[in-house]
Amino acid sequence: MIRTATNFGQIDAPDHGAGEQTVLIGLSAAILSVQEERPRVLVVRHNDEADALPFGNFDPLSHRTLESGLRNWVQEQTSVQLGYVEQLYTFGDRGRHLARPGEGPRVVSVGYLALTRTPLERAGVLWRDWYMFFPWEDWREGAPAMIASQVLPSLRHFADAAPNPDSRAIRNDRIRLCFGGGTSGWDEEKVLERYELLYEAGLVVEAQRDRGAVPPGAPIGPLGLSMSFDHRRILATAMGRLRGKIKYRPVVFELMAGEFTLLELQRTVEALSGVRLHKQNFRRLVEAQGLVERTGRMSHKTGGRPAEQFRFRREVLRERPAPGVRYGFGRAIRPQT
Amino acid sequence: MIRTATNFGQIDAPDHGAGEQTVLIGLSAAILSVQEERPRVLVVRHNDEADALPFGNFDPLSHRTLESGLRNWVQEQTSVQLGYVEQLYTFGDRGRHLARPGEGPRVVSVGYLALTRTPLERAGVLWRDWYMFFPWEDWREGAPAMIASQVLPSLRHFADAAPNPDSRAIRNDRIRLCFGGGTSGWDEEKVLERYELLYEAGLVVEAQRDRGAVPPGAPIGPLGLSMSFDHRRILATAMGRLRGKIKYRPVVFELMAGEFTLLELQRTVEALSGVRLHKQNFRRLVEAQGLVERTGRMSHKTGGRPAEQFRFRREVLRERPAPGVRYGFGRAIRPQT
DNA sequence: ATAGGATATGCTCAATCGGAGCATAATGTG
DNA sequence: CACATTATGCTCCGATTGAGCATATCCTAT
Repeated sequence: MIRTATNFGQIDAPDHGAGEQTVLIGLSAAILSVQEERPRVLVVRHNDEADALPFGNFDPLSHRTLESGLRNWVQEQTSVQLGYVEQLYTFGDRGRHLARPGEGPRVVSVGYLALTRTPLERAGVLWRDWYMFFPWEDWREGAPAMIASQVLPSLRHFADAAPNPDSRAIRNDRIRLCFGGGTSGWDEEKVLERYELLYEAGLVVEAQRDRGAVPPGAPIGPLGLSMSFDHRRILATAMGRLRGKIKYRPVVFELMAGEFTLLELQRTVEALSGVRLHKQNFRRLVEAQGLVERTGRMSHKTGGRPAEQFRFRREVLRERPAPGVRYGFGRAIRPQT
Repeated sequence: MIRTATNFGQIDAPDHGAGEQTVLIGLSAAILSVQEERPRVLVVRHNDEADALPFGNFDPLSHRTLESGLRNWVQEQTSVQLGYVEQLYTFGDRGRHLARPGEGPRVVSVGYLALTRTPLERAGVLWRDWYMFFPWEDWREGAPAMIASQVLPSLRHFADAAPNPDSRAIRNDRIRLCFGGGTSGWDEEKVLERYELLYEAGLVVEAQRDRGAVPPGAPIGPLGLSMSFDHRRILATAMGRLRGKIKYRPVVFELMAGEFTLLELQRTVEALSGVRLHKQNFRRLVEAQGLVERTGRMSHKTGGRPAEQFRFRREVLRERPAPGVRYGFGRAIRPQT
C-alpha cells in the first residue's frame, strides 16, 4: 500500500481528512510606511465598502511559495514592490473573514507585514494613518482621552455583564493587563490583545458584523474606523509585531530614506511605537550600537542648529546577533524632555 | 452586483483566484516536554518511514478554528490533551511537504508548538530527545564536537561552491551568523536559521529527498535524524520560538510538575535552551521576578543539602506585563560554576 | 561520631546599562 | 544682537548583571 500525504499520520483516526468542502487560502498584507511622523497603512478602497488590505487568494498552480503569491497580488493591486516582508499569523476562525454577514466560503487567512518607503498613490489605493483604525494606540501626546472616556467605561460594562464572578474577575484582569492601571503600565506591543478584547466585548463594528447584527456599509464605529474581513485584526497583529521587532532587528531603516537625522529616526520609531522617547538617550543608544554612521552632510531643515545626517550601517547585520533600536526596556512611558 | 469574498479586492487583476487545484491545509504539532533534563518531542512512528509529528488535515466542516482542528487530531492520534498551544508558522513552499519525492497534492502546512507534562507512552507514538534531530543545538557540555568536525567543513565547502564571489561572501556571512565564530557568539534562538542553512546547503537528508535524489526509508543523515514532510523544519521553528519565549513568558512552568526545586527549574531551562546557566544568578533572577513562591516542603532527592520546593506564582501573570525566565541577556554562554 | 562529599543558599563586588537632566553649541529671526 | 530653537556632549545615579566566595545542611563511608 502506498500511503499518500492525505492519510499518512492518521494512525487510527476516522477518515475525515479534508476535501469535502473547499478552503480558500487568503493572503493579505499590512503594508506599512511612515510619512511626516505618521505611520501609514496601504488600503484598497471600494465604493462604499470598508477599507481592506491588499489581498488575494493563494493559487497553488502559479505560486511557488505563499510569499511569492502575496508579492504577486500586491504588485498587481498596488504596483508596490515590496522590500521587507514577514509572515504574521494564519487565521482560520469560522465567520471572521466576512465582507458582510454570513457570506462566502471558508477562508483561511494568512496575514503578512511589509515595509516600504515608497509613498505611492494610485487610484483605488490609499495610505491611511493607522491610528485611524486604532485611536487608543497613539500615546505620543499622553494617554488618549478616548480611553478614559469611551474604552474603559464600555469595557467595565462588559466585565459587569459577565455570567459569573470568576469570569468577571478574568475579564477585569484582561482589561487591566491590556489598558494598564494599577501596577501595570502601558505595553505598546499588546496591540492584538487589546483589539481582541474589544472584539470579544462587542465594541468593535466587526464583532457585530460577524454576528450578522449590522448591515454592510457602516464601517465607522465609535472605536475607530473598521475594515473588511478580518483585516483590522491582521493590522493589529502587524503593528504589535513591528513594535516588538524594532527593538531587536534594524527594521526601522526599511522605512527611512538613505540619509536621515537622528531626530527623524527617533520620530519614526515614536510614530511606530506610539510612545515618546528621551532624545539624548535615544541618540546614545543608537550610536553606541553601531546602527548608524555619520555622512558628514548636515540638514538645515531643523529650525535650530543644523543636524548631522546619518545612514544605516549595514555591517551591523554581520557584527551583532540581534541589532535593533532598543529604545529602553518596556517599562513605563516617559514624557519627552 | 454582489461581490463575493473571492473576487472582492481584485481591483483590476486577472482572475486567477483559486479553486483550480485543491490545496490541503495540514496541521502539525511539535509537542514538547522535558524529562530527566532531556527535552523531548512527540513523534508518530510508522513502519520504516521517518518520524513524523502528529498531524492531520484541516476540515472546514468540523473544525471551527485551526487550533481546535489541531487539538482534535492530536487527541485522536496520541490521546494527549494539549495545554499550552501556540501557532508557529505557515509553510507553503512547493515541494517541501513530501513524504517521498514528487508525491502528493499541494499542502499548506500550519505548524504549532504545544507544551505538556504528560509523559504518555502509546503504540505508534514515541518521545524522542529533540537533540537527535538537531545534534548541533546542544551546547550544555560545551560546543558539540560535530560542529567543528562535520558541520563547518561541509558548510565551507558549500560556500566555496558558490557561483560568484558575492554569493560566496553572503554564504560565509550566514555561516558565521548561524554558527558563530569571529565576533559573534552562539545564539541559541537561531535554530530555524541554522536548519535552513543546512537544508539549502543540501547537507540534510530532506533536501535531497525533496529534489528526488534519495529513496524513502533512509532517514538517518550524518546531520541528525530526519523527519517526514517538512516536520523537521517545524520542529526547528518550535525550538527557536520556545527558546525565545521562555525569556519573556512563564512558559517553562507548563513543563514543570506542580512543585519543583530551583535546580530542577534551571535544568529544564538549560535543556530547552541548550546552554548552561549560572546557578546563583538564576536563582536570584527567578526569585526577584516573583515567578515562584516557596511551599515550605523540602526535596531530599538532591544528594546534598535538601532543596526547598517551589511552585509557580500564577499571580505574576496579573502583576507584570512580560514575566519570563530572563536567564541573562543573550550574550555569550558561560560555563557552570 | 565524625570527616568528607555534595548540593543549597546567601551575599558581595565590580562592570554595565538605562533613565533623567544639565550644559553647551550652532543655527535663524525680530 | 538677544532670543528662540534644535543638536549634541556629558554627568550622575540607581538598577541590573556577571562572577565567585562563603556558609548551611544534608548523606555516606569509616
